[in-house]
Amino acid sequence: MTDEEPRGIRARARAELLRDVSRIARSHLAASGAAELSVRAIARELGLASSALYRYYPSRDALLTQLIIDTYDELGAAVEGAEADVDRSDVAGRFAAICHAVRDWARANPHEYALIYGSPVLGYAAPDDTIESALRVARVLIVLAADIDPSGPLLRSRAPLDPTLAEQLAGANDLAGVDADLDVLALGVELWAQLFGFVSFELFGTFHNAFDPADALFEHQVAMAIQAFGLDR
Amino acid sequence: MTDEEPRGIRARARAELLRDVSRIARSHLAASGAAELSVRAIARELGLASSALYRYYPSRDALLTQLIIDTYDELGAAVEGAEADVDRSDVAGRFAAICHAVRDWARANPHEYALIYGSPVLGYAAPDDTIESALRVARVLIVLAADIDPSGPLLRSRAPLDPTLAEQLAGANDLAGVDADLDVLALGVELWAQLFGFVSFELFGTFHNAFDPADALFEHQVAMAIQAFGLDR
DNA sequence: ATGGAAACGAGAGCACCGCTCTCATTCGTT
DNA sequence: AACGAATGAGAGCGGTGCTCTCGTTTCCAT
Repeated sequence: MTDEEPRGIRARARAELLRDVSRIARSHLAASGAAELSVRAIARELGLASSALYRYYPSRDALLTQLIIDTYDELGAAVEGAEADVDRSDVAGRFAAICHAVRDWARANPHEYALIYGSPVLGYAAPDDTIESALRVARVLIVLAADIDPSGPLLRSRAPLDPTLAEQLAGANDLAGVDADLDVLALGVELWAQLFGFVSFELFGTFHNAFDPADALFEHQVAMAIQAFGLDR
Repeated sequence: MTDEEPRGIRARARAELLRDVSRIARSHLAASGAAELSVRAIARELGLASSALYRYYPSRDALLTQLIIDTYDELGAAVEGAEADVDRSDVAGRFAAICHAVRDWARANPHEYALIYGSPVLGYAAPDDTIESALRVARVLIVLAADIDPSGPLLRSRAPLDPTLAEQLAGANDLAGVDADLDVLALGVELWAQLFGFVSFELFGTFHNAFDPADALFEHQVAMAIQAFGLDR
């Protein structure tokens, strides 16, 4: 399955160079943000002519796309790991762990966070290659939603779910191979948006001067979400 | 108060040119996004040398900052207008109007939305000049929070508010010159983040293929928020 | 009214960018 | 051994933000 040892010297060198480019690009990204990331600067640091890099990446956007995928995967791994460390029966704890993992990772990697959750830098519409990695966090949340008892004191809509929405939520279930209650799922999607809305506000400066240490507000928000799920008892 | 008629020919020309630059910049922004906005292109369209524009704006970032302020003001005006059209006693309707105004404006002006709520393109930390305009939407929400009855079936935290958070929320009250209940305010801030998290997810492609028409999900989210406020009866 | 100061626009130029093209070299395969 | 593919260097194109200089125009104060 794994092709750890490429056939020739050339293949090995190519793999190594791809890794080097990725590493340097990530360090530049972390240091200055996606807008400042320059193919020429990476080539300079590698001791190569800038044109040589175009043997490996067709364009700067393709390089950025690779970075986006790596970044989604890193956040996904962080969230999956944090959630897995919690006792399966502690559903509220698992949810809190996910929330804190997202926020902690984002605060530790602000430029990386901005790359994937800020305004799309590329043309528009994220390339399809990214969606699989982008779904990792969502998938963890959907699996968690399947473990929530829908008959509890859940904050649910009074009206029945809109059929279009129900269909879309069922698609989310399919995505994770579970069968979560659709009311739970709808609430979950909204709290998902809330989580990333909060982190974006905090990182992008919207909370500046108002909630400067936003820790207390975040704790409150997580507690309220757990309560909305009916998980607090 | 207003200096509609500047003293000399020069001042008038300057004011007009500033308006022209702003107009052209906005059209370029709407057409291609902030990253593609170029001082040289604006100068070209004005029939000026690019260096001439530096008599008016010290840098491209300063020009962008002006655009950001204008954009915050435009969104703020849209939200204020939509909210003002609703009967004062219909608090739920006012909240829904705010939510829809934000989403509708964002969908009509995606690049402008990305400019102010996407990753900060400039260095970091938004310039102080922008915060006043940025607060207009928040202020409408805070004023609305003051009209919500905290003794109703509000979704509130079981534990008393963290003192730091309470102080920050009191600061929000000061900002709008009202005295909203702090539990209402905390929930309001979180639903504020939820609103913009939703719109960002929708516009930036996170919902792609999952909630492609996100209308039903949005209606559901607004309904749930109204319910969390205890406004649904 | 007439200086001088300030504002202004044009143009050249610097250092950078993404990207393409050509050309020589090196490697892998037949 | 020979040929084709992969590779890297270098020059170059058109673009960017920004600076500096230089002549001109406007304004303001004497």
